[in-house]
Amino acid sequence: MEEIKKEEEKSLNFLEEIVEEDLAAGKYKSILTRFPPEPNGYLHIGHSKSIVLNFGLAQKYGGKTNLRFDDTNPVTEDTEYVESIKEDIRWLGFEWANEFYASDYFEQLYLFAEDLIGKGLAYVDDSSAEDIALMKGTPTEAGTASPYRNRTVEENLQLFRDMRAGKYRDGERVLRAKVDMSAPNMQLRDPIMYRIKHAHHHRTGDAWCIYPMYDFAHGQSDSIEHITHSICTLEFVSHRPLYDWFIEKLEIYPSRQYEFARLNLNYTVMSKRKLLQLVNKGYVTGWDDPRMPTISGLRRRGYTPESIRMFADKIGVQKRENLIDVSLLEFCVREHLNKVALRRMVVFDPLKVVITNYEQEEEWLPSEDNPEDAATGHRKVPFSRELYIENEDFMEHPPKKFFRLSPGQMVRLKSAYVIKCDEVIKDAAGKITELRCSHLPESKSGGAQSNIKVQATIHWVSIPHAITAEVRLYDRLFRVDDPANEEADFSEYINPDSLQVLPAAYAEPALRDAKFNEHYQFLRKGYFYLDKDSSEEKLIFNRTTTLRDTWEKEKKKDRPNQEK
RNA sequence: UGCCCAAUAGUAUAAAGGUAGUACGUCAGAUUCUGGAUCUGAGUGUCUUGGUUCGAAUCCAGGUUGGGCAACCA
Repeated sequence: MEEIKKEEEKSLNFLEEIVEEDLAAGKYKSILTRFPPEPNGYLHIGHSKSIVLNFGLAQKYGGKTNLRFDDTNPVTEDTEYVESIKEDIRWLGFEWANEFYASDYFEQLYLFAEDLIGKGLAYVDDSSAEDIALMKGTPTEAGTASPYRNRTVEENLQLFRDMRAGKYRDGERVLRAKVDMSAPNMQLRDPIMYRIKHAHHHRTGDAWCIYPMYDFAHGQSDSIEHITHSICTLEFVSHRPLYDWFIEKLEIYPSRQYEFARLNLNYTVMSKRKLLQLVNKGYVTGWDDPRMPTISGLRRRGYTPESIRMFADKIGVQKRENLIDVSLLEFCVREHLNKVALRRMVVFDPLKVVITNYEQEEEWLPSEDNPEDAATGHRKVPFSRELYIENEDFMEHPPKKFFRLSPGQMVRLKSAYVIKCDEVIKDAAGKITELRCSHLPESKSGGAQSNIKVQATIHWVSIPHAITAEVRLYDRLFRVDDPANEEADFSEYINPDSLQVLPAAYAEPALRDAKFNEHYQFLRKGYFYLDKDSSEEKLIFNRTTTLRDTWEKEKKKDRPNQEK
């Protein structure tokens, strides 16, 4: 028993291992992580990996997580983003211990800087940005010292205070750390700590005209909060020696940085810059366009927090570059929605069926809301003499493996009767306009003799009772696997058919009461979610994802044969 | 002739010197009042060359490949 249990235990990822070792060694009483977004854009599915990691790690080991906005660059940041970020994190199901801002620490950071100046470890540089870049050297050549590198402590202090006092224009001077201009790691070649920006900050307003750089804000903020494990993405690996250098020289709480590989998903892009371009250039309708990989886009499309957390859990955490198949994300959302979505019938592309031997006016037949969940009940679906079925559910000349309706053949109408196709009506052009069918009264669902064997069950809608709804079908936003790594600009690879709008699908009347807290499965069609563009007069549904469709695959296999 | 990180099925992710496993995807079958779900089965993998060892995905060395680093961005 003990052994079996062990085998079932999920193995730890490398960060969990580090945390367990630290805890076992008594290095910390409890852990404190942080999620540090810059409020300059909306959160995307990649961030959810980091959110689940940071909050999940703390949850698992009885620690806490701070939310800290990394707002050190006033020109790109905005409170609009702060609000959306908070909403998205909460929606994903996490709550932070503290809400902090790097800008809360501006005064402390400033004092840290003066401390380093006093220790002779920072200096004010009057060089232009170009000159600084030039003197930085290249990866293979050492940098050269700035002519201002050896100013006295007093002079540096005065100059830095003058910078703060607003005596200089943007770009006129910077404060630099005095590390090592010939370090093989370029991050260590006297990195800039402060720059002058006479810009309005979303929180501190005009109180400051100098702002710390990431490297002189992030690690210090971690330290101030006593973050134990500061988890970031791989591109910061080369910053870690600097992260540690500042902490060591400042003699402050030693937070430690660990890096993992960011999430990449195929058939989409993940950088904020590229997502912003999609929005600004009108390729999508906004940050919450259901085709966007943003949290808000996925939410609008009908993804659930559970499905995204499951996804984050399944992809794991490692240090190698990855490109994850969207089919895994789709699997996760189907897995969850299958258990919670209410079943409804909607016909997208109607074909009229008349039940010639049906004499009643109407019947309201019970149909299960969710066969996966016994706790859910049934709703009543109206049946009448004239129905719509899906055009593709009928073929006049069916191939061998076609199980649905064709002349002389029978199918079951879900939760209703078995019908037989007796006659195909066509217009002058030869187009099929209507099917004449007869029903088997004794085959009524739930009846004593209802277990007649037919090859297929299809969905349908009663014409006199049907309501209409707009349906928006989404496909991948890009035609290629990895648009960011193609030769041409990523916008060249946008899928022109990523959105297909059906202005008027025919739905059973129960959908009139569709709500935002419910997810729906349109039988045999996919999972759908009410869109925010809906109004009293007009229902609009987004397709979250299709159902798995083995018939679609079968058709593709047959296609070459049919061409012969 | 720089520094750093990484490399296991198609995609991810385990195996901490001792039988290469899991998930998604793919394929086949069973079942089904959703061609869904469910169930069963199949196939595919340790970047390379040496070394250490009774034994290497794992340790060592060289190579190869991919990624990051030269923003007053984060």
